[in-house]
Amino acid sequence: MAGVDATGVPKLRRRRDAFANAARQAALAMLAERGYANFSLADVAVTAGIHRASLYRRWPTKSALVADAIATAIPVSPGDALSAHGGRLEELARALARFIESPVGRAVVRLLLALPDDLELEAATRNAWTELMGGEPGEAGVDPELPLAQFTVAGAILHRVFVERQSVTDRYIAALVKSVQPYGTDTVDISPNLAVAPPDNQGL
Amino acid sequence: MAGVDATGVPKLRRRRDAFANAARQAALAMLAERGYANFSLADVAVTAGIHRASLYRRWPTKSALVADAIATAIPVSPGDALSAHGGRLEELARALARFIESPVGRAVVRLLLALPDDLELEAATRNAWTELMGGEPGEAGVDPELPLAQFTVAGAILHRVFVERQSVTDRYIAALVKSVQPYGTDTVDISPNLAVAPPDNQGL
DNA sequence: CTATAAAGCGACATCATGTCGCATTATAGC
DNA sequence: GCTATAATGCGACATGATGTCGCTTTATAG
Repeated sequence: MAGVDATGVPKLRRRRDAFANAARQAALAMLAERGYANFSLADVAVTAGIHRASLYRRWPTKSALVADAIATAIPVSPGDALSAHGGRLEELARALARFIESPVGRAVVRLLLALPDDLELEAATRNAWTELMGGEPGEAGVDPELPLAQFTVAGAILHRVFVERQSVTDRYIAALVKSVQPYGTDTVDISPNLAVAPPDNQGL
Repeated sequence: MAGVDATGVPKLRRRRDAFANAARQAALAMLAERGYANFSLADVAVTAGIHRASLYRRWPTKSALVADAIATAIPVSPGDALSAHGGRLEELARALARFIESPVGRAVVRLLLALPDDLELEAATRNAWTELMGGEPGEAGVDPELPLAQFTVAGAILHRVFVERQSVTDRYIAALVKSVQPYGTDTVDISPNLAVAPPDNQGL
């Protein structure tokens, strides 16, 4: 049958996918390296070997492309996500430290920081982060049942890297985990009574 | 003596100060409300009743104006800074929660998030944050001797507000503090052996 | 071999950053 | 008061980013 290649995937779709993936990959790499504010769609177009207007034909805004790129890249493999830790904070901390050194991890984290500045990034960014932290990806916001300690450790590590600008050493992780939860893995339930979704996030 | 008003301050300087303060105040308010990326110097000029070119005459870039505005606004009063807590984490957490609700606090925190995207903001932002957290303001980076627990609490609260987008309730603070340091106020010393200043921050 | 979907191409409008030269006003010194 | 000067107002300009449009070219479908 014509129009279908060896793998059974229609050629037209393969062409579209190659185009889109080139753009997503370029956007993700630049996001990781420079941060959301410091690259332009013109840069992405050049790197991906794509005309700039064609980018806009596929994604209406820069935010949309980046959000799509993150969403596509995130469910890497269920096992290598951060949720693979067995409730042990130290493993989560180590996985997180490794993750934010990886290309995709850098991108996610840069996006996380740019989040409050660009409302169009909300859904994709928080879904990705929540999924990585072990929550359900489909929800509107962050799962309020996620243990306090996980987010505390994540917040501390992010502060360490981006505000203090110190590296996440083994010593740091050990002390952090010891400081956060000396009792074991049981956590204090916090916020099941609080609404989660941001006020106006309907039509995106 | 001519050119000096009742307070002994030269009129010329008073004029200059009024001009600069109007700009700083407008910039700070917009930073707090919209975030660093979402306001323009044209906006600041209009709000402050100042011509845009005059802004550039005083500050070379947007970053410079914002950095100056933060630096000017931060040492509010030595006592009302966050360092006023007596080593008790819960007081720090409460003070921080209040602070990030205040106009200046919102501005500082927005800047903190924009920090990795704009290198020119580095010095001013981190000095302000360090000072607020109880360190020495004059240093190049964050004081490595600052207790781990303080930054952990700060990171957790920031994550709570900007990533989880949940409010910092009394219940949350109580659980957080309990989770972070059930033993008391003694902390684990972490990173006196690590260099602090970012690699290339010379000529700013 | 032709119809069509997708992408290339270049022009355009709009807005933000940053610069420049000149006019105007407020202060300083006499 | 009068004049030199510093500070600001004012409008034009250059550059680069976002986002849009209409037309052309190429690749796939049938």
